[in-house]
Amino acid sequence: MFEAIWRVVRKIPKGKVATYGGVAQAAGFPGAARQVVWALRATSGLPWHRVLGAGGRIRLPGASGLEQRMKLEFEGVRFAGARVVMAEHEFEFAKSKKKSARPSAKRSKPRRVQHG
DNA sequence: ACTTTGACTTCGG
DNA sequence: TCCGAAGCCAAAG
Repeated sequence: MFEAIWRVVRKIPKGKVATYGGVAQAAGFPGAARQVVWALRATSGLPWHRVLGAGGRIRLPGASGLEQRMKLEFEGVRFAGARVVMAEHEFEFAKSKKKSARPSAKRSKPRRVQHG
């Protein structure tokens, strides 16, 4: 799985960003955004700063978050308030013909059971 | 097999 | 924007 994550994260060009969920999907693990985190934490040498949360929000706490933002701004990424301008910087992963790491059709289950 | 760990995601309020 | 709750996944112990 690491390998898939590296491959995906490493191909994010400078000045572009992606979401955890996006990386997960591009890596072949749709819905496994958390595993992207787990992978990023466990690895080094990746452009981790180009990975954001949904809506272009920085989910890193503390100094790491500030560092991430600085790096992105340094690369030319613009921010709208506390979020990245996804409309301009959201990186679209190329469609790969490689086999998925997991069997699909597992995402059709009904979810979102609201508590309200 | 089970529990814990996570920088997630999405909804309503 | 912030919060709580539930859902989701995969690895490590």
